[in-house]
Amino acid sequence: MPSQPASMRDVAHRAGVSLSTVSRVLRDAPGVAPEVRQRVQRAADELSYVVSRNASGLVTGRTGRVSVVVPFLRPWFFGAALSGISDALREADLDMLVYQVGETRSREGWARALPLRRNTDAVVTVSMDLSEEECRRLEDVGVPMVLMGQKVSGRASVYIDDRAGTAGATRHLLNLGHTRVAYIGSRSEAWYSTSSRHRLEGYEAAMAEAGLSPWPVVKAPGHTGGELAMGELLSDHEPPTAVLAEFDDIALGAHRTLRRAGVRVPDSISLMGFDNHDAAAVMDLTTVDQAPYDSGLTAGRLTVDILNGAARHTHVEMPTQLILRQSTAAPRTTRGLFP
Amino acid sequence: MPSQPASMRDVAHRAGVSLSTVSRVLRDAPGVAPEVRQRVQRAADELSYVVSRNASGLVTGRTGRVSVVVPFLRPWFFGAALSGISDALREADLDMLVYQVGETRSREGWARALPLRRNTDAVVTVSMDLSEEECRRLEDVGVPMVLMGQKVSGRASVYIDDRAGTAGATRHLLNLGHTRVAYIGSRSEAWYSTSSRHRLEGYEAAMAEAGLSPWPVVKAPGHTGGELAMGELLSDHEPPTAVLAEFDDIALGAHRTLRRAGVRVPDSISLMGFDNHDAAAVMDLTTVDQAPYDSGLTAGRLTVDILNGAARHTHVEMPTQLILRQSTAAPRTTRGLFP
DNA sequence: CTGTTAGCGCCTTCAA
DNA sequence: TTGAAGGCGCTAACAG
Repeated sequence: MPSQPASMRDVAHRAGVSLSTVSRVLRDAPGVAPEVRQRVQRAADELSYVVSRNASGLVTGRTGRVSVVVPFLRPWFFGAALSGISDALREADLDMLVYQVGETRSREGWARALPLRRNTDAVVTVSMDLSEEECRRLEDVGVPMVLMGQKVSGRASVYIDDRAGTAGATRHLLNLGHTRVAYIGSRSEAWYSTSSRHRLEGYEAAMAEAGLSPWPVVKAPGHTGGELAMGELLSDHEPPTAVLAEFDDIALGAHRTLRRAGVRVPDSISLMGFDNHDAAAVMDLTTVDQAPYDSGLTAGRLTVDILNGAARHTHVEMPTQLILRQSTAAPRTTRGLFP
Repeated sequence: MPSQPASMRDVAHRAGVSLSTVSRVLRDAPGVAPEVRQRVQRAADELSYVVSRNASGLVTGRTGRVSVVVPFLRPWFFGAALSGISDALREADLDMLVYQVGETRSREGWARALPLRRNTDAVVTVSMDLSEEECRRLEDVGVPMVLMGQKVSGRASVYIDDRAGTAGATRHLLNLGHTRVAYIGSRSEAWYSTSSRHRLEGYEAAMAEAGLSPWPVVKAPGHTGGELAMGELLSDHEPPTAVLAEFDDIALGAHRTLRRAGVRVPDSISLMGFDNHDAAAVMDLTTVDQAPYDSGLTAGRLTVDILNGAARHTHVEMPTQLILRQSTAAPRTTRGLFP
């Protein structure tokens, strides 16, 4: 193995052709004799030669790289989304740069701090819940932009209908015969606020449609919020018979409180989440699947299409799917939490 | 906003200086009058100018990018690991490229298929369980390499002591007074095989040390394996009083079977996992924490040090930590699964 | 079908 | 302390 990686010149030398011929072969450009093509290919292989995207990008203006911007990397959702995006980009031979902006987001001008300009062909944001202002600033970097997990008119977006999702979930509980259906939502400083709002609205709409008054409890996000909220609900003078959580993590926290309190699910209380988190299956939690991998795949492919000039400002609404498990059932007719 | 992003020439023009001066300022190189430095800085800001890593890398030979190679992106573990790596690289102003090799791994020469050579300054592999052969091939790309989740002599590695982890976990169960302690392990085709083996060995060693014979059950990975294995254990003529699972996902599957069978945890059977998965907290599962975020951070910083010539071939063993929760307790003295 | 030429945007000599 | 010239590895026009 050479200490200095082979360059195109080395390949040209070894194959006995000129630089441009090598370039043509490696780019699958037409106009090279099959026999020569083979010879060059072999020379490149023997030298383990790989084109420097740095250098080619300098000429073509394309970097062969797409930047994905996420608020956080740890939550389950982002792993699945990235996985889909990665697969889509790989199909088009594009590399994926990942930026976790997390806390830095509050700082003014975070979008500028990222070395995006001239260093990336496109930007995909995942659940960034961007404001118009932020959108504009990101757009200033001058590369196409695809928003996943957010719908913004005039900008390519891949998203789910949160309202329809929670409305469907609520109707599922209503159809089972529940009338006292509570909702546990979350309020965080900056993230997911739009999605949070929409989910609550979907629940409220479905309740209103059934002529019932909504019963929302809003706590901090995460399972701790769920635990607290469920504690509050259990101490009501007439607890709900069904509870819908804004997302699975909250539902799982609520489930923990129920377990500790000795309240049986679904016998005494039906519990439902949203997201289809990995753990939801193990916990037999009824939930709404939103297939983040598929959304990622779609967002990635949309990005590729846009780069190829085949699409623009497309909006794609991804379907959600009710996953029925053991945590929801018809309400018992008798009163009280304990059978 | 200009349709063509500003180049160094534009900045030079606006500041009324030459290209090299701008370059010096932007690289914090010495030898520029403070007053000029300010003027250039301002001009750059006004034009939202960002240095093209493509172009600078062409000259310096450094790309400002580190590639992270993972088998999969979806499992919880990788999100946490990437998060740590990302934070560490960000500190050093390095970008993070992520490659999910997944299925393509079986294909010969997957390492070569990645456009690493000349396109990245270093490679970090996460839980890739690389063979010597694969290590060598990766090394051929000629950039430094850091292995996370794997210990290989002569190569920079960040890892945990899986053997010590499960040995400690087993001793915890033993110390509670259990003597019939089973182990649920997994066998998959390609991944994590070393870690799997070590975890089993740690369990076996602790059992041997206590003069007890090991009781391993090996199934497919994931919660399904746990469900099946626990079913098998429950149908033994004398079921175990404690079960250790190779990882939390398996433990959660086992827990599901127990719940369905009406066997109480920890009253009738103590259950323990490994990893400290998000869901483990909600499920009150006693487990072993391996802090993948910290490992990622360490691996990332090690990479930076190596790039700065400050480290080489370092081995870092990350600590594991027993997390006591409600799923383990002393065995009941009475016989039988149901109290 | 193949080779030659002129840059892409930047950094690094070197000279002023 | 500053500027001018050359070239990093590659592609895109051209010419042969």
